[in-house]
Amino acid sequence: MSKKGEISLSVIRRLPRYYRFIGELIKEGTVRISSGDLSKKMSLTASQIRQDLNCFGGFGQQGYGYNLIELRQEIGKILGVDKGYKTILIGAGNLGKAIATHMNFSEYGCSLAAIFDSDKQKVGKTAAGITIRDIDDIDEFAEEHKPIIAILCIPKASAQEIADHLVGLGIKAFWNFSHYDLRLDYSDIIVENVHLGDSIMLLSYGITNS
Amino acid sequence: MSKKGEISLSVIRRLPRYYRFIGELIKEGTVRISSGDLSKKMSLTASQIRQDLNCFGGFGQQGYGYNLIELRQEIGKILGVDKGYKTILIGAGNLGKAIATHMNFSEYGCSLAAIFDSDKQKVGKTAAGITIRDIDDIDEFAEEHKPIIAILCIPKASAQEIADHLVGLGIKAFWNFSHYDLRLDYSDIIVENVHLGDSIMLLSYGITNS
DNA sequence: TAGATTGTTAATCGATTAACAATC
DNA sequence: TAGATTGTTAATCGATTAACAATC
Repeated sequence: MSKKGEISLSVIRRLPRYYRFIGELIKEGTVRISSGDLSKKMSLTASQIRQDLNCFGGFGQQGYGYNLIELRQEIGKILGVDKGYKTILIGAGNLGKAIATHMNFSEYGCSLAAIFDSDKQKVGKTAAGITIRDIDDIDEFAEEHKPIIAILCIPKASAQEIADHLVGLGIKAFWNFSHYDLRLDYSDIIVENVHLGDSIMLLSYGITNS
Repeated sequence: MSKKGEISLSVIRRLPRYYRFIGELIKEGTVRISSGDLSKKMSLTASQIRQDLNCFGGFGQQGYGYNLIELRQEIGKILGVDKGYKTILIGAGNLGKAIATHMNFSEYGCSLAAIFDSDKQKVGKTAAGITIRDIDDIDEFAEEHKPIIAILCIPKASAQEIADHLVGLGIKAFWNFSHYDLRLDYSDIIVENVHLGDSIMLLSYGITNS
């Protein structure tokens, strides 16, 4: 399970997309698919699909293709979608609240356990049916509940400091929406920086240079 | 400006990040930087930085490095951050409202001109100081104001249909948050699919496989 | 069995890194 | 001028694609 560096990041980043497409095919009632047909649906090459899936084992069958239910289960297992990792959200501003309500965490291997904010005005109110807690109570909460994922919806200025503190409390992974490139020196911490600004700029680039 | 296929997508996708880091350095009062120093800040190689920037022209000076103000201006121009492309947002749910309020559009080359929703309950209310309009009025609006970017914060089911309609109205670029891989056959349309679910799953993958 | 399609190896392509001559 | 650092070419590395033997 943990032979390091074996599977390239490029492959890993494609897994959720496979998982999505396969899920949709199942919903449509499809039972099996060949790499060729899937490649057309996903705008990939059949070769790449076979290569990617074979990183994790031989999920297909010659002459038949891939059984979708089975394949979804396998990819789901690899992604850990059934783990329900305890997750906390820091920062109950517009974006934080939207993430809390909009995301169906259980689909993605997570479970939203608490929301924190430093603004005393917000503390006690709810978002996504969860009471917003005072950030000052986070140590106590962490000790009791041992969350391992933190979603950061906080300003750039405080991101690194809070992240460092959270690592001390046992957080193992960050989903970072702060306008800051979170870099943690602790080598075993997982960081996914989401830069929405970078993303929308690509549109303006595309229009400008076309 | 439009010699097609010249600059690789990998380079383009790094541009906003350069732009961000350079902006921060300027804020800190830094005047110039060498590719070597910038590479340390950004966790890249100096070689890559020089290669990337040289795709667009010689912005540096031997023996000196890069003038940050100048470099920021050049990259900004390439990204089109000063264009203020007229943008509409479709879907005033949690996420749509958060995007509207949270994003500083003018920083990213866009200007949020209108918000639409199909829910008559929402029509007339405001988000980010902008009145939510009835989606049925979109043709009229488009004819008058000619927006060219659309942000889709709508359910998967209606995404493709609405996108097709919007292309008919002159939309040239989509920032798509719907749980759907928008594929447009019109070759000159720009699409940036943002799959937050895919992103958070990478955390659960990382924890599971470490 | 014959046909289909995988798993896997080999070939190609592109992106990153290294090296260094040009030059400020 | 000497030192620093770019712009750019060449070398390396990794990822994608093609090909085909294995096999259901």
